[in-house]
Amino acid sequence: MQFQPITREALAERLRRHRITPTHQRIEIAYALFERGEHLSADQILALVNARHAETSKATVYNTLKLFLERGLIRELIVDPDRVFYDPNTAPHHHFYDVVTGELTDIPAERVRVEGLPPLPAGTVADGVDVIVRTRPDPLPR
Amino acid sequence: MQFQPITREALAERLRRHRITPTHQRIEIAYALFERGEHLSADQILALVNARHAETSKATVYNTLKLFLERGLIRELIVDPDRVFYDPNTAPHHHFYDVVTGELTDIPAERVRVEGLPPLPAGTVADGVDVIVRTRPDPLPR
DNA sequence: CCCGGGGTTAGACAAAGTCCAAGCGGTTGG
DNA sequence: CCAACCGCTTGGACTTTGTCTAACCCCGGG
Repeated sequence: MQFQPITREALAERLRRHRITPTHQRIEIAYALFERGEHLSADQILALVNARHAETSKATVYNTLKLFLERGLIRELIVDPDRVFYDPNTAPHHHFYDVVTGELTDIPAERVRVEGLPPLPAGTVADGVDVIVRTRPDPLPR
Repeated sequence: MQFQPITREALAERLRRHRITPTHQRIEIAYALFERGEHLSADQILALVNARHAETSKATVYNTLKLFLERGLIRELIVDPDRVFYDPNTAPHHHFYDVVTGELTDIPAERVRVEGLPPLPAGTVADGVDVIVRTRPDPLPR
């Protein structure tokens, strides 16, 4: 649902709106995430960013992702026991998670309703609701 | 909701029903999980089991948890980026997760309804639905 | 006896992520 | 022009969670 390619300039502006000074590396990292809109792990991002020629260190990738997270530019997905995925889509939505292949697919939140939840534990406030539908490849495909 | 203390004998029987030969270590690990019914990480289990005097190795704890998992005796909770929690409650239910303290609380599934989910991705079958309500401590208590 | 197999084990190892002290580069003020 | 500063980046050491491997122990048959 995204027609024109994302420019680095547009990304820089986006970072600024989130009170992040746009450096070269940060733009590359944002580019990796927003260009394709996929869920990526830190490792994958590191690989993508360094794929062409630009050099960015592991530390910077982790620092930057944490910063993006704090500033609400991306979301964190805890779904795989081995690594965290980062989600460039911050609109409320949920996920299918294939426990075998590890594949993640978005579920738009509009039509989804969660009902009958009990009151929150005392002394806590809500921070969000995640629905994860675990799936596995059909063992008897047609 | 659990009145008499769990005996090791009862646990041994339970393991057998799940096609697990009950060894000393396995019973101790099951005991740690089922006695208190809490969500525990592998590390915590290792510490609990070795707390008194019994010696059990890290490898055995991991082996055993994996075995319990395969045999459907416990469930795995992927909710904390740093470690996996194991849930002795295999009845369908959901969780509150305090993102600050890391505390996990059960939500019985009976009254919870999730509606409006789209069809599963092609070629996959459902494996379960997890609802995680993220909470944080109330910043302005009273 | 000897053998075989399931269970256990210590310790080496792997992978994700954190930490730290140093370096870099651009801005500001004298 | 220089110096001091400050935010950002960096390599590499380190930590933590979990896996792997090869040896070992114990027990039950033949």
